[in-house]
Amino acid sequence: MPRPGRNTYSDQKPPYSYISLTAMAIQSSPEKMLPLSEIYKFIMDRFPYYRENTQRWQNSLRHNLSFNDCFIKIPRRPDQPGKGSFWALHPSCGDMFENGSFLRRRKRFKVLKSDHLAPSKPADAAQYLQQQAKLRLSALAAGGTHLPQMSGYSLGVSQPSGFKHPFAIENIIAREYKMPGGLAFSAMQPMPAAYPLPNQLTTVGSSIGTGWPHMYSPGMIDPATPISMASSDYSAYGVPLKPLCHGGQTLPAIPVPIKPTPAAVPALPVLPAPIPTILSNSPPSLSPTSSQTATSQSSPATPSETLTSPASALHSVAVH
DNA sequence: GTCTGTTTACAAACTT
DNA sequence: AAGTTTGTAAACAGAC
Repeated sequence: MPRPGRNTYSDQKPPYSYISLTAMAIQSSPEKMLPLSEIYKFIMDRFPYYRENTQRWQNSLRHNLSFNDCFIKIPRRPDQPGKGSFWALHPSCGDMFENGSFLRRRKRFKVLKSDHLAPSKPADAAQYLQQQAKLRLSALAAGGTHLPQMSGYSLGVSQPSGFKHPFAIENIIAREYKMPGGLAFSAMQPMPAAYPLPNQLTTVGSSIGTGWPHMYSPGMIDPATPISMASSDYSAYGVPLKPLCHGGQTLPAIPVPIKPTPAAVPALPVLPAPIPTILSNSPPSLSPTSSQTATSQSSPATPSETLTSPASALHSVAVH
């Protein structure tokens, strides 16, 4: 398949906000956290549009990272030398794009300060995230399975509870990969009207690349090359992987459940019923926003002040 | 010096 | 119309 180049859609500005793009990058990483430079790299690799004017958009992106509570900064460990910190998604920011628009969120993700249940130190959350990631990677290593960088991208990695970020890469890909011919559109979250749906533009065969006209996937997944993840039938949690993949249910996409089911979420998820990825996108009944209260934007709290632990995630809010 | 991160300010687009 | 979200620019400080 010819790759998109200049004079194609790929030079157009992608229909994603910087928040979306950043979230994609983070979600695509095995550890669900990336340094700033890797986020830059991800975006430039996938979206040719962002190979120009780097100073401008990178400044904007940094602004977003600092300004939005949905991104949390994770300090490097001593054995991870390098510049800057890692950036991760706040565990409960999954419903930011519940309206399906990747350009503009319906609600702004916000962390509540008045969380008496949660620890007060951001380092706790950072430690938790890293611990979870480490555990997951250890499990992968033990199983002799290499999780490719873009595994979540193409295989429909999901949360243990079945929830998937609406803007997660796996969902974006799933939209066109799972639904050739534009079937079951009603089950899909609406895309920005000005942009054609990828499955309206591409064939199934091209979907492994990305299918997105503005998105480029250099060496992402070679259609002729079996995905390394598929070489093992078992996920990090020891549950059969293939059946899960088939249904869009695979590994947890992030170290902690972003959207716990109404029932308590076990530490090691019980094998969920395979739910088609595109059908499991942020079901309203699971949205934590239903029990959340809104706060004023006029008094933004810095992530370092407010992020406490994944437990506090349940107390996060999306601000109108 | 460069990169990273924070903060402020403003305008445009969008939603309610 | 008012409020919110996003994008952009810019200044600044600290780390590498």
